[in-house]
Amino acid sequence: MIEQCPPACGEDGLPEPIPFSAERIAEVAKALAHPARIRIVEQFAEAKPHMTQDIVDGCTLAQSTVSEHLRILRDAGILVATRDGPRTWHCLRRSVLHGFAAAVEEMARRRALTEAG
Amino acid sequence: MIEQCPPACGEDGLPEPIPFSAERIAEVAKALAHPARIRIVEQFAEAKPHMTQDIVDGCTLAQSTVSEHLRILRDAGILVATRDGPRTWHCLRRSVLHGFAAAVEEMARRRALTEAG
DNA sequence: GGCCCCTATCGGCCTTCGACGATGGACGAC
DNA sequence: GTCGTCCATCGTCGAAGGCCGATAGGGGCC
Repeated sequence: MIEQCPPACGEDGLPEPIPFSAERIAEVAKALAHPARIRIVEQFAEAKPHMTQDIVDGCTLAQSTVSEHLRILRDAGILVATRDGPRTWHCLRRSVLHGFAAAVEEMARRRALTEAG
Repeated sequence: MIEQCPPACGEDGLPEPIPFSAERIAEVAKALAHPARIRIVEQFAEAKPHMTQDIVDGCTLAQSTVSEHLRILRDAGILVATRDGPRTWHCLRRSVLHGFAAAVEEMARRRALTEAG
């Protein structure tokens, strides 16, 4: 059981979040478009550190499949991976989910504004 | 050019929004996982009524393709269609996008809480 | 060096997606 | 009834997604 904390799990020093164009919204949505990936993201609700094996243990899928899901989340910028010797720490970029939620919210709200005005 | 308003475009009388399980989040995300569908949803920012032809005109895609995108959005509960003679009015279910955004927001926030506590 | 652990990637298989043109059905206009 | 309009559905095709077992490579440990 690993008890130590993952190194450098903040969002400092990461590239700026990508602005939410239609393409970008679709890209993040696509990464979230699978129940297994939602559950993986939900695993980050627990405060413990997250290495690949922890996440594999939390799924009923093969290690290679989980690794693929993690790659998809990483490519979308939702997760960030940090190598630490033989291990890989995975960190959730809350700001990306936050921005995505805000972009969806705006799509929902814009109509209300035009209806009100 | 059609100027009249679509009939019954509110959300009254529709079935209750589906609770946001992992499967449901993934389902809505999947429906949003294409730039063309994001642009279609964004078209609902304009206050004018939305029949299929209006939406087709706003895209560079074939009518059959747009119809398919509309079906996907409808199946996910994001749009509701109302037949009015030969026309079909499409209405955005803001509450679904709202609930989806809130579910994503919660996934992002939960971690912050456990980090703080 | 030799071994083992952790994880990413490859290859293969099947399913699903996304695009289009074509078809067909519902309905209004005449 | 006949035409034209609007729109959903079908058939087809190539591309992409999702799953797995097998493989490979990076890095500790002895």
